[in-house]
Parts: sequence; structure tokens; C-alpha cells
Amino acid sequence: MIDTLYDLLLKYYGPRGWWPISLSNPLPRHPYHVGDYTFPKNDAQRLEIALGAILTQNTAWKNVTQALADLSQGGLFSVSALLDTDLTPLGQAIRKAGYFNQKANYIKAFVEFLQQHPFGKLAEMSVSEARAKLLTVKGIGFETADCILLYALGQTVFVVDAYSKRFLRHLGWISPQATYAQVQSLFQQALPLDLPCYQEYHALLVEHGKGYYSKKPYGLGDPFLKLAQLKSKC
DNA sequence: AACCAGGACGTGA
DNA sequence: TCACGTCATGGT
Repeated sequence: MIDTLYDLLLKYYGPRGWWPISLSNPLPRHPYHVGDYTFPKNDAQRLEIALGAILTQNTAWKNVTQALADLSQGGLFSVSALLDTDLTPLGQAIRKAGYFNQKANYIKAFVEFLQQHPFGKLAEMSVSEARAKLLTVKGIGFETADCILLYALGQTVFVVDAYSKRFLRHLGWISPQATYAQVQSLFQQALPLDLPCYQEYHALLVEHGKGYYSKKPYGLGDPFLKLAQLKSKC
């Protein structure tokens, strides 16, 4: 069911090419890299992914791209620059992403964390260990940690978000009070351990969620509610 | 002009 | 543990 749903979504929307990399991706001006799963290629791109993951917390991606551009414009797009910057100018630079006071603190905490645990070190650790380390950082919760693991560190960890929960709830595949961990293991037990699949699946669920699960009543006109139920009877 | 966004944290019960 | 308030700008 979970794996069949992936096939259906992929066929319907096509590959999404996540995580978008707009600033540190020289060649295509297009931030998405459909069909190329060799990203990220360097630590600058890993940093961009992690910053984007923090900035997009409960925030539209469009606003995040502006904040990332403003960071770059202000010369704040590196670990060292972020370490040297005070909270106030940092907050002003990311202002357009909202919650800028909180997120300035989160970004500070994260780059200080990176000093002790750079991407290379994190990649050497076991997934559960790296995840536990990330979760100690203030401002990095389950979803943000898993986004960093999946898209910046190339670990095959499934990212759960609000859209996915709403979707599965309407499919009747989870209970309303299902926890993050429960939804995550539902996906991870059903899917083969395949990095591109995990990366695309989360992106596809967000795409689908934007279409049918952003405003109430949720699920109105969702063609997959019928499709998936037909498939589940086989 | 409300309503929502690719959440996380702090608090009180 | 868990429900609830808070954080904030920009798009629709």
C-alpha cells in the first residue's frame, strides 16, 4: 500500500528533484535537480540544505528562498560568517522567513553545533547517533533533523510532515493521534532502503499536500483517496 | 481580509 | 505525556 502509493504519486507528479539548492548550485539556475541524486556535492550545499530546513519550519518555501538570498547577499552564507554575526543582524537577514528572532537563535545554535560535529563527522556516525546529536540542538526537532539526515547527509531516513499525516489520516491508514515515530516507521517498514525513493516520496507528499491538504476541508477532491482505496483491495 | 505556511519550544496540568 | 499558546513575515 505504502509502496504502491509511492508509485502512483510518482507517476502523477513526476520526480521533484528535492532538496532544492538555489545558491550553491552553479550550473542549472533551476534549484531542483530532477534525476540527479548525487547532491549535495559539498559542505556549502549541505549548509544550504540545513539552513533551509530550519528556515522553512511552518513557513512557505518561497519566503525561505528570499531569506537565503538575503543571507547570501549579506555575506552570511558560511559557517564562519554565521559564527561571527550577532543575533540582531542575523535576524534581519532572515526576516522574510518569519519567526526571525527564534530562527536566528536556532541557526546560531546549529553552526556552533557544526563546530563540534561537522558534516563529515556526522556522516561517519551511525544514523541513530547522528540523529540523536542533531536533536540536542535547540530548534532542531524530528522533522528538521530528518530533513538534514535525508537530504544533506544522504541517510535513508523518512521525513514525516503535517501534510503526510493529514493525507494518511484521510486514507484511513493512521489514527488521528499517531505520533511522528509511528508514521515514520509505517513508511520505513514498508519501503525498501532506497535513498532516492525516500527523497522523492517526502517531496511528493508535500506536493500533494499543498494541493489537497492545506485548507479545510482537507482532502476535498483528492483523486488518490479513491485510487489508493481501490488498490488496497487487491 | 482572513487564513495559511515543508515546526519547535515552553508551559501547565 | 500532552494539549495549548507563542513565534512573524509574506502569499493567496
